[in-house]
Amino acid sequence: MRQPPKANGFRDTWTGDLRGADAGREVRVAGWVHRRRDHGGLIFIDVRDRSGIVQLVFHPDTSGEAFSAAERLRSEHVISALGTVVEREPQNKNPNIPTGDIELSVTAMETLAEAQTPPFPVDEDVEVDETLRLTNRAVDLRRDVMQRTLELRHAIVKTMRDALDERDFLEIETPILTRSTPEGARDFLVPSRLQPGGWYALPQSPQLFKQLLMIAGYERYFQIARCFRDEDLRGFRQPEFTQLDLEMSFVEESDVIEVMEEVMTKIFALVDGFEVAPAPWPHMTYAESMLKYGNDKPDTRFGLEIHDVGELLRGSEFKVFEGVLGRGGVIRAFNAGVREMSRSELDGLNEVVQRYGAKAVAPIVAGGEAGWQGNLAKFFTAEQISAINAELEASDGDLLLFVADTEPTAAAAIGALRLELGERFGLIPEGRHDVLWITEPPMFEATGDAELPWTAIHHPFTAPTGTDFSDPGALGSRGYDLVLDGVEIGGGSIRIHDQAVQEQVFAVLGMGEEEANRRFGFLLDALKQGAPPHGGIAMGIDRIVAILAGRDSIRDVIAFPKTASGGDPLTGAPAPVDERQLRELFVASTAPVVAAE
RNA sequence: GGGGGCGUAGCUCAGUUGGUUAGAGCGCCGGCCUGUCACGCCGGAGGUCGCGGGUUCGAGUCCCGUCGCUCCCGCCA
Repeated sequence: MRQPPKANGFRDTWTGDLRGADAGREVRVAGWVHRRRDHGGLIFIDVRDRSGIVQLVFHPDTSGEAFSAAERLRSEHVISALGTVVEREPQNKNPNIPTGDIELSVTAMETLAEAQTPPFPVDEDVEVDETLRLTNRAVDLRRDVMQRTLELRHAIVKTMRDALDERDFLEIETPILTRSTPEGARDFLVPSRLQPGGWYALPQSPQLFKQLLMIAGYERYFQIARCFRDEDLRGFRQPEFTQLDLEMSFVEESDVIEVMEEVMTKIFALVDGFEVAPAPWPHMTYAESMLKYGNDKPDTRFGLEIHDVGELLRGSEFKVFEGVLGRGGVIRAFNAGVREMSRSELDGLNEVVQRYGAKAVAPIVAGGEAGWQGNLAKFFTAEQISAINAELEASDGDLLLFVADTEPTAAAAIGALRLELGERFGLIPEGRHDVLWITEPPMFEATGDAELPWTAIHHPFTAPTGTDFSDPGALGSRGYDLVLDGVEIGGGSIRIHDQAVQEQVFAVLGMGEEEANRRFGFLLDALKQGAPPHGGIAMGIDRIVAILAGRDSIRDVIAFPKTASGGDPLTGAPAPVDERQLRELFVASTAPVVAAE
């Protein structure tokens, strides 16, 4: 429960906390004029602060002075009002607001600030253009939905801090100005004035620093860490974002997972009606997720699991499938159930898979004499048809969707197709939330590039599951991701604490000893100085808040976010700087701007 | 870097096959109103149709370019 504000000349109570029990009290409130209802001889003003709304009544008989001042009030003016809390007549009570049993009969009122007509209503009713909201963020953030969202964000972060404090974690800050380690995402760069020609980078994560803290013996570290990545934006991706970053020593996967389940369970409990299965949460291997869901963040709230059906169909007369299989590709399929879809709607599904580079979807309706309806059936043997129907558990009338392509393309395309069907036919049950761990991702992924054939799936500090580096593609890693409702909300791993293994990993990534030392020498050196086994995780706070608040974009859970093009309409950033500022930075640099390409 | 969508009054939107003076609701301004709570009634103001160019007798509408926003692919260790 909120404490009342310290009484002063402006107010002695929040507007939203007054109740029937307060009737008879003389109180002072302050806030913004939410709405004005001027009846000529009687004026109602809804005044709003962060706590909510209360109705003020101005009678000419109670105070002529306050009444005439109220006549001049407009939306969003800032006022302080003194009055008596009065219980409303039964027929005048408003059950729609918490303060609806009472009203404040005003005896004195002061206008603290006038306000221009707001650029958009401070209401929930209309969806306002986002650029307009961002350029007028002070007004936008007054809206109830934004205030409730940022309150939730605060509660989530506080819950994280409290829960980890109870578990003996230390909150330790790491640098924002650090060294560029061009591996993974593009860095934001900051030129140094004191060392012309030198550059800082903003951290993509505190990864290396937290590992040093483990080597230093802090055992359990966490941080609410701002991270920066200079990549293209999405609804769930911002150039700067906030993570709960933590690391633990002398632990295995299950230790980190258990701590995170405890913290996240407390966070889910903050939202009424947000129910997930009790921990421990299910684990699914990366391989299973890629096969059944086509990505590494499966939305398990609905079925339509994908099956690999290439072997069942090998040797058919269908040239498209045979061609793909002949080139080493795969055929993936799922049973979409009975769906009323027109020919053009089915054709429209092609667009979904084509975004991922697949050619087309082959739709087949089960049933009929041949086992499949339509003209594709004639290309397949009766055995093949019945094998597929058995594999996909097809009943008459079920729509079976097939995608054939190279393995990664087919997986991604049919995974997207599955999500499209799930959304289009409303297959996700209302109020259902699924959380699970994705485990055992591969250590490396082939790039197809001859110079640098391998890239790290997670990051190069993740511990491999084996010691045989002869076939990097076969190595697993000790990573784990937490997935909520088809969104990756966190990821971590057990780290390499053996310097020799770390060097082997760098070698696979094409980094020679010299380069590895130049870039990560400080880590390799520290690993020689007594590194405990350690591991950790980073949780995406913006995403967690967005899902718990039911928002589609993390821009709605960040007070001052950037647009999709990385700009801030509020401040106009990024913006040009003075010539003088640039000269100071580049005074000793031979080329302030090096021509690219 | 590539693809899709959007841009008309302060806000949310409509605007037919290219055709008179570009409309609605809300908001705003003025008037009336003593129990409203999305108050009500009456009246009024308010538009470079994102910007630039083109086609046409005529462009909000068609074409080209451009800017902004947004979603998706790539990218995001």
